[in-house]
Amino acid sequence: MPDVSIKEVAKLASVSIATVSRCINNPEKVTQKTRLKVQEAIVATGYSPNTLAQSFRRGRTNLIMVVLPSIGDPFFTAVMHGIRSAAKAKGYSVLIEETQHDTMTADEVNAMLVSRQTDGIILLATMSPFGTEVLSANSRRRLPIVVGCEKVSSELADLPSVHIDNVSAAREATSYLISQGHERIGMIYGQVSSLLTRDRELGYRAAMKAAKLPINTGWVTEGKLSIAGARQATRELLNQPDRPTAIFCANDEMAIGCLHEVKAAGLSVPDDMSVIGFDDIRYAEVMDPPLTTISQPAAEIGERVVYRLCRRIDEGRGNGDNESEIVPHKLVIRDSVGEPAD
Amino acid sequence: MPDVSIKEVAKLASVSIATVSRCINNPEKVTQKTRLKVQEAIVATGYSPNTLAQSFRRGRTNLIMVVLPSIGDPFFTAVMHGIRSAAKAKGYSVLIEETQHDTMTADEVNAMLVSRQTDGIILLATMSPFGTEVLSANSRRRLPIVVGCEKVSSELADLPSVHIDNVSAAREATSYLISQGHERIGMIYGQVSSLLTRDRELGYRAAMKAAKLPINTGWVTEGKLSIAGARQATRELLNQPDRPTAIFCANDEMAIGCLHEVKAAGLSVPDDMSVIGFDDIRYAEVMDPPLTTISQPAAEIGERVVYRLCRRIDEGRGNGDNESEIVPHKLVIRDSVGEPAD
DNA sequence: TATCGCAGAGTAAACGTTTACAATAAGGCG
DNA sequence: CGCCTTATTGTAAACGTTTACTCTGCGATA
Repeated sequence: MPDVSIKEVAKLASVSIATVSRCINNPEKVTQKTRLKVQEAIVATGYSPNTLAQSFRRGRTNLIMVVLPSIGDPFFTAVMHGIRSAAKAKGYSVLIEETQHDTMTADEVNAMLVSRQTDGIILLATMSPFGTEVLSANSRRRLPIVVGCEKVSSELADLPSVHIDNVSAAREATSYLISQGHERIGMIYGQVSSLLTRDRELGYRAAMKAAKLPINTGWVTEGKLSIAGARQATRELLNQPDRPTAIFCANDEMAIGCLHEVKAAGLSVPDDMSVIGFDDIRYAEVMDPPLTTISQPAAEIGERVVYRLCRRIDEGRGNGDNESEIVPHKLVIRDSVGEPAD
Repeated sequence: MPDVSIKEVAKLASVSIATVSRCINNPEKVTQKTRLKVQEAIVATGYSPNTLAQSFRRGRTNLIMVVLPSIGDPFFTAVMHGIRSAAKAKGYSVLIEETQHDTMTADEVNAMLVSRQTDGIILLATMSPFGTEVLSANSRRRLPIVVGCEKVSSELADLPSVHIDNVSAAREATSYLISQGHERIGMIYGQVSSLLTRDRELGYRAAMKAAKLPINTGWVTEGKLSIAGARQATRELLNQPDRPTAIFCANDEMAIGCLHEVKAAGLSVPDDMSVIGFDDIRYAEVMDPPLTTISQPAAEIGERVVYRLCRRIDEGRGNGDNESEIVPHKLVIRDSVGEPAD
């Protein structure tokens, strides 16, 4: 019996469909006797509610969409685990959309958004320019949105967000290099457009400035958040006349590429070149040498973001609660940073 | 104007709602004149169809579910890219469910399945025991299912699938080790329950047998498809009295852990120990040493799986087309395999 | 015993589409 | 000019739920 609806159940139990519905959704509003009768009929018919009809009627899909640059980055995978488990606990499924790989344009996200296919949206590290487009399109019909992993820019600041203090963390990473004696420090950032990347670059520059260290042109290059991009960037860095003795990579994915390229150039890490990453993805500790990096509570970020979003959904996108929530980061010292050879 | 429905458009354009609907779905059935009028009304009102209502009415969600062990494994990420792009081309969104991390039990998948939340299911390397549970539950209401990355076992053989020849590929990897002079070869497999793992183990054993090489007890251990599991397994392998000179890992994720642990034990790769992986994930080539491995056309598998699934969905799960489709693999020789030290 | 209150069950409308069918308009042909 | 065919539009039902409202009947209270 492929398609059994509430009607068959009602007939079999000789009650009205309303009663069947109540048995399922508000069991306390129904006599024990009828409830049992209906239960029986349900198993007898093999009935299960048509979720499409439910969604339609209730006006919610129990689906949340998360938009992120790339699910391939183990850091985001880790965030996703937090998101998933929290979402599951709250009864939601999650739809993942990637911006990096052209899977979806802002227009398409907006289309989904406006056609009510999802109950809310999580934007992970996609605030610029993608996220802002989504936001402005969403200004009319205000679907709940929460931002994760980065701070939302001030003009659109009416969005809740959960993230570490990227500026401080980057400053800390850079300061650590300085404390080890490095003075010529390069950086590989992610993408010009990415807020997150900009914050990390800000922190790096702040630390250098505080230590009164110069930053040569050519020491700061774009790694495109990918291994390939970072390898290219590293090659350029290594070719600088007065090349750095240490490199700060804006994430571990790029640090892995950087590490490889430095070693491929015949240099030893950390003896000839120190490398520090960001995120503490699961590969960091099995690199050779194990990567010193900044660790983020990825799963926790994911969970918190979901809770924030659910709150918004439940209260019909209420008033306040637009603050950004800072979670703690941590410098994890392994073996990829040493003292400069000088 | 938050919630504008087809009715408002109809009123504004002074036509019936049926006409509006036709303008959207069957424009050719409508006069150019009215079509324009309606178009205008649509933009004027800012109307966009309520997808929930559409799904409900049409009985399809345009959502496909893919179930896989772990999205964190870069190999599956790569398959997912293929799936995504093909799905997008076909107008589907994809819902990802992971089995590994307890995100979802077979029962829950079945619940979604039976409640028609998705139009079809892709099972990636999850045929046992998870997948088989799903299958048997699905035997009544037969939702389209396609299997990817592994061969479906014979009893349930009425499922289309797309995969490489895992047995042959594993045989090839092992033979390559043998051709380099190795005789004592260990293996780290994934999980006892995984079909895919079993096939790769079969290939390994076949190659050893063909070369008349013995396999000591303790040379074949479980790496749980994770870095941590593989590290543990590697330690055990290294502690064997007559330990192997080469290790075949059933996937790259485990090979990375293995590599690390071998080096941590003070051994050189490939001088003291050769390591070969499987999948050719993007980290393989930046390992130290770069990993020799079997490459799979991950994205292509993903695409083909989607096309197969769409065919099934469109033809209302027609008769034939249950064959398994074999895509080619390739041995990628890098630097993690050498001749034994002996 | 009559009345009131209330719990439990039923009736029917509503959600926003799509679509079979009916109706109308238009156009061609005799 | 009238009739028949066809192209276009309108009408209304249907999809499977949920839920506001109505109704029934029972027990308690006066």
